[in-house]
Amino acid sequence: MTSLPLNHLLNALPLSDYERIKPKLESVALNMGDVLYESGDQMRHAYFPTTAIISLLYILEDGSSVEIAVVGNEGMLGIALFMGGHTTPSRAIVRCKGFAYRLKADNLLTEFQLGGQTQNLLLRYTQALITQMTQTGVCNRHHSVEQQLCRWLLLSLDRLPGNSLDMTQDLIASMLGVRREGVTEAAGKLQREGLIQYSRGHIEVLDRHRLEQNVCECYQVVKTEFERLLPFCNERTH
Amino acid sequence: MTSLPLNHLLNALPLSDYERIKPKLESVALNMGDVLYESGDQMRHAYFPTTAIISLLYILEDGSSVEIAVVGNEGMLGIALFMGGHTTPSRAIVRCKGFAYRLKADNLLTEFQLGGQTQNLLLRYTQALITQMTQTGVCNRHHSVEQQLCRWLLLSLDRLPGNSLDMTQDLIASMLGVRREGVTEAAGKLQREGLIQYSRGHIEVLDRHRLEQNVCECYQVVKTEFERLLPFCNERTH
DNA sequence: GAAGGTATGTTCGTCAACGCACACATATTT
DNA sequence: AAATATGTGTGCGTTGACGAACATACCTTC
Repeated sequence: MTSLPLNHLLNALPLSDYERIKPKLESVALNMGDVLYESGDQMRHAYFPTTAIISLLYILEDGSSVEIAVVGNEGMLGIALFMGGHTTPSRAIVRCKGFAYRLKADNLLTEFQLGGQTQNLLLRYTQALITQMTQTGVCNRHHSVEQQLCRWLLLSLDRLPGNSLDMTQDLIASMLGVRREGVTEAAGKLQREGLIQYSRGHIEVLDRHRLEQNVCECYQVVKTEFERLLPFCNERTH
Repeated sequence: MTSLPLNHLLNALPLSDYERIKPKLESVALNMGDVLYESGDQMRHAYFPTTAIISLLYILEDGSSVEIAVVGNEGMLGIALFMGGHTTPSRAIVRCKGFAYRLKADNLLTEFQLGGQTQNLLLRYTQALITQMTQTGVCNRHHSVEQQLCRWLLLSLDRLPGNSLDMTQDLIASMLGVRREGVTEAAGKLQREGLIQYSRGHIEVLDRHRLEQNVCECYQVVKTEFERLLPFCNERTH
């Protein structure tokens, strides 16, 4: 039983559906900073990350940005395809390089419109994503930069194989929608307390357990909701 | 061509689908403060407001709250029914008394699973709602209480027949997730400038145009997305 | 018209996050 | 080795929102 390289959603598809989709999946390498969708763009593919992590960002008129959701091997990119909008007012950008499977828009749509378990799975994932989005919004209003950083780190870690990730404080700041100095301060505190180790764009999480004690409720709410809605997505079925 | 009393989503259904659903719709009077769903509750009905307005609130562990979306005659309550989760981690509460049609959960589900235009419509509405939710989150982080109040007033006005609404500053504060004093201050400023008139829980919007000039981009993003995804929802079809 | 409840207005000290400026450290290039 | 670029740490003064306390206005009820 291999653990990570596959995508949990693909994994959870009924075998018959998966076999039908499989030949249409195309493996693609995604590099840091690649833009998969621009705000308002017609989407041509859906992406199912395996090792890559993608951020959904909203870009404000003044140029600043906020991350509204993270997508890794637990999910997919391009829900607007089957939701009917074909686009969303957000940008999808690769924040951790790696691989993903992609599927042409009409292939995804065809599969979705068959109804059945696959449709059901995609919709349940969408609901989980909604929870992540709203909870991020709640967190924005009510929690400190430090708590948000903890949430961000944990959400990232859950979608990565190891205990480290590559990301400058500046980039994290632009995702949390806060100042770079704010992240420096918060990260410095976590570092002094021995939870993480930071060095020029490389973060090592030393004590995940204490990170979880530091985080606000938002992390757990999202995680619980993912587990409730997608309970089979941690098991390897094929 | 009557204008408001109906629900825009029901209105936009294909006639044949509407005729089938019609006998199953039950008109209900909703009063200020009624809780339609509690966080985590299994939903028994979907609601299609006509004159009522419902807030989706997330309640934090410390008891404070934030509005994550508004639902009026442009939409429906209970998307989790067809999304597959049957519940969400939020509370639905009536914030403006009025009427709504409601439909038993399994009736909605049956209709949804027929696929076709009705399913399509419900999904497009869901995507519009997602945009509202994420944009509210963005607004939380980046915009002032005054701007958020403007957004809130305009979103409410769009869902009401006249130019006034009944709501104390205290309640508005709990929805925006800010202090009551913050709302007093912002509302006071808008009042001095002649945009609104406030008196003990009754707000009269005097100059909607200038309110729109005062609001942040978030309002327009949501509105545009609703119009894009649900273009027929302002026309009376049956 | 007195009493009590409720909605709004105002003040004041505190604080987290902001914007800006700059120091310092580590890579990379020349 | 020097020069440059990039990432991180620090120290300001400023500000918008906070929490708490209190004042005022209005409405209801007796």
